[in-house]
Amino acid sequence: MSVVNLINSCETCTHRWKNFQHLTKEELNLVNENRYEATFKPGETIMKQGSPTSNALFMASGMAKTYIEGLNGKNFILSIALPGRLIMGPGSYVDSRHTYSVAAITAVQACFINFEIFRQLVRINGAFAESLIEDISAKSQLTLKRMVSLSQKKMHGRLADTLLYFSDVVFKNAEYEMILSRQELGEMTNMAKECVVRILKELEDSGVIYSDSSKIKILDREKLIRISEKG
Amino acid sequence: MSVVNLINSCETCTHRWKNFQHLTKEELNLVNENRYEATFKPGETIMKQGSPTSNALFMASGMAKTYIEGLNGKNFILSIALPGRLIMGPGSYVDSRHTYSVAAITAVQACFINFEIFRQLVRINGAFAESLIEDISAKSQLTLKRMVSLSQKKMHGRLADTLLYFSDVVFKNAEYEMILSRQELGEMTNMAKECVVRILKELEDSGVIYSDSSKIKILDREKLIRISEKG
DNA sequence: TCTGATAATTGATATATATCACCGGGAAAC
DNA sequence: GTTTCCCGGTGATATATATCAATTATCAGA
Repeated sequence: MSVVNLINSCETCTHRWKNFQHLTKEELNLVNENRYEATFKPGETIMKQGSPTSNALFMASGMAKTYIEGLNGKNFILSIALPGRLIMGPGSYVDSRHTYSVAAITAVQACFINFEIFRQLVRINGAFAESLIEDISAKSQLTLKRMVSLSQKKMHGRLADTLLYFSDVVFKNAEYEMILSRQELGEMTNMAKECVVRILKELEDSGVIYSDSSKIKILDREKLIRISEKG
Repeated sequence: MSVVNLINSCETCTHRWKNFQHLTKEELNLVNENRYEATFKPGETIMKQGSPTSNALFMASGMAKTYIEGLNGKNFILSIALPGRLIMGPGSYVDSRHTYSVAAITAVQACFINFEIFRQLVRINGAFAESLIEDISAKSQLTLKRMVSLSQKKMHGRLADTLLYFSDVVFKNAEYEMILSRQELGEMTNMAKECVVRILKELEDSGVIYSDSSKIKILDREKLIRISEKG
């Protein structure tokens, strides 16, 4: 992890969190003066579950995984953290501890903003507060849907969901590099890694996807969606 | 459902949501003038998943279940709604649709507050906004933990969790009336109702609980906690 | 270029959990 | 008062999924 401010100011930053649009020039300045940047190499831990939440995290570039360290050291991957997004678990407003860990997958450039400043802005700027509530609510709604999907869908449906997530949300492309290992794909879909391998193969055999261990290409999107919905 | 205002005013209401303490007298008055009460009989639907979120709901008395209607008409019970709590899904701030349904289990007295008024108060009162964020965050954190538990624990652990939830959160007592049917317990723990029956019996045979179909008594709390943690 | 170490893959097997079929009882509906 | 339907309960069986064991690929150093 190296710490040098490469970004000149929040005002001109192209990766800025869109909710900052609700801040006044002075408020944005306050943010700018209370932030620091850091870069991380693949594999490095950016935030550690259980540690104090002294900062809100924003991704400027790269990709990371957010995950909960669960029972018997078994991880549960929540999402892929992407540039422009606020990465802040609910713990910030509950017990001042990170609810989940974040680890870099690719090289990551991140921006940490002092949480007390952030909290203060929420208190004094109603529109900003509302936009934060919208952001939190959207994540919360996704989590609820995910919980139901994980509970009610079988492996094929769960894996299809995740393949579509990468295509629609992460890469916005039908073809992409699978940046997670089979093990990690399992931690995201609640499957054993062997099952991930087998079902990927099934999907390839039936012509729904093309898969070359590190590359995924969705060939029959309609069918994949049907698999996802059927459970 | 019958609609008559029995509660005189928010100011003196004993079941008032604790976050309303952050409102000024005038703001609380605004709430009071934009609410209506309703009572529900057991089984009646209080909020329907997918319908527009024109109101925030508060329970004044009674108990209800909040649940998501998932795949193939299979329900997933999220929680037991209790007096004094805000019942508002993330959908209010995302797509203006209820994310989950709510149905009365016992007789329920509920208070509906105009959502536009609620939203306005969030915008103009920073402390109130912050307390709402804390409330939402606490629920969100519970959901994340629940998702991991459901994914990583086996049936015994999941059922133990739910029995402890009723004891610690809902009734605050080691002995209680099980207000959910076996079927519903299954919808809460992601188990088939037959498995709920079998494992309850196992727990009774091993002296951890006493169970008389409608009554539950936790006899060996330590052991139940161990079962919950072991998975 | 070798060489551990880690990841992907495969087949065989074990286990957890769901489903099916059925019974009896009680409460609600007609 | 009968009928219907849902709930609790039980045993047998089917199925999804995890685990185990072993083999091959991949890749970053030495």
